Amino acid sequence: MANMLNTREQILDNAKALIQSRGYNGFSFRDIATKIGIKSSSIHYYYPEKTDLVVAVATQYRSDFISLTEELIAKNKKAIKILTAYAEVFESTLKIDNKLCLCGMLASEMNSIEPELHTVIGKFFSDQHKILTSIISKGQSQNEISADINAKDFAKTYFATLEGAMMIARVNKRPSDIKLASKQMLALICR
Amino acid sequence: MANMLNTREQILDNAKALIQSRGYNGFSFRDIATKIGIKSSSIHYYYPEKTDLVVAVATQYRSDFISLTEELIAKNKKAIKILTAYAEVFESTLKIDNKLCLCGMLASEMNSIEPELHTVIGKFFSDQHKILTSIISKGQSQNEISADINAKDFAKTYFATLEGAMMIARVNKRPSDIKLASKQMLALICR
DNA sequence: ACCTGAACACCGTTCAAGT
DNA sequence: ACCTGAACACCGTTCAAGT
Repeated sequence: MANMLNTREQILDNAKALIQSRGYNGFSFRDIATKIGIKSSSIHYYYPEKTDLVVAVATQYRSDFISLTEELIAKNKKAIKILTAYAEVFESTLKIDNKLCLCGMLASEMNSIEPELHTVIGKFFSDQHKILTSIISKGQSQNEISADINAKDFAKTYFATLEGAMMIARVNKRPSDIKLASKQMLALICR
Repeated sequence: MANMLNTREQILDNAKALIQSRGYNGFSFRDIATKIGIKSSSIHYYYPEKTDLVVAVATQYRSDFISLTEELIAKNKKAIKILTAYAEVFESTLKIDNKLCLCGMLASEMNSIEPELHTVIGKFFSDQHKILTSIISKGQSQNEISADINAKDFAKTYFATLEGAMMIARVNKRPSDIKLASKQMLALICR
């Protein structure tokens, strides 16, 4: 049994993959339609406009990413371990699928997409910022991470580094540069 | 005298602005044509394909950025000052024009643009990596920056941070977050 | 409930035709 | 040397029409 997904799920899955690979303006309804064997006009039955489809994808991505971080936190005790595993998620995405972070991709295209989408992207960044801040704070209270740094500020910068490193590593065909960037950032704050 | 630019230069200027704002797949020949008062088919006389136009823009951007860094180095003595001014260039681009780094933008769209363009983008990143590495090395030899860090590695990470911070700061409408990211990175390596 | 084809204004690209 | 209009296959979107 190869495919238990209904049409709506197939549309979402293919859209997600295409956005992470090529971006909002880099894929067409035909790409998806051809892939799942319907006509491009049929997609409008599920999602009237392209924006609606991408909002649905980004919303799903947002909550999936929260679940993912919760798993990482549950699996690892030490903050540095969690953050390292977090960076490895980005690295795998690039290495295995040659894809970027969905919200990073959409953020780059901000000026050519609907405001409705900006909101979801902003919430994704805010989610991740909050989660990373709490991981780092915990690392500080456990004497793993230097008390000198500001957890909130560092979380923001660490995340920006991963997003930037991902984009550049793809051009340079060096997914492992993401790991290196993470290692270096973490080495600077270890005590 | 408002406009001394010839048609070719007007095409390049408008293309540059549009790419930094909306990306390769986010602008059309019509956008440019309308702006400068010609027909979109006329642009093909100067640049047969969209790729040719964008290669020309990116090549120009690459050399302009080298000149710009040379000026920063000439104007400032201390490495930290140079790096801070470097980050301010990114911040101004976002703050004043709401634009991203041209090559950062194109790097995000890598999977939907021609390999010919990948080359130029790769060279831009390589240029900047080399320049940043030498600035940091000089800072180390002048006892301004910790000798413990690897200049080459840190240069790569610092640049990735700026690119990522720029993209996220645009969504959050906080251009000054770029300065904060830079400050934080530099604070970590100061001695 | 779900899908389709035809129509529309918009894309990049080509090219014969104009000045 | 430089520009244009018309044509083409491709976009997103709408909608009347099918099952």
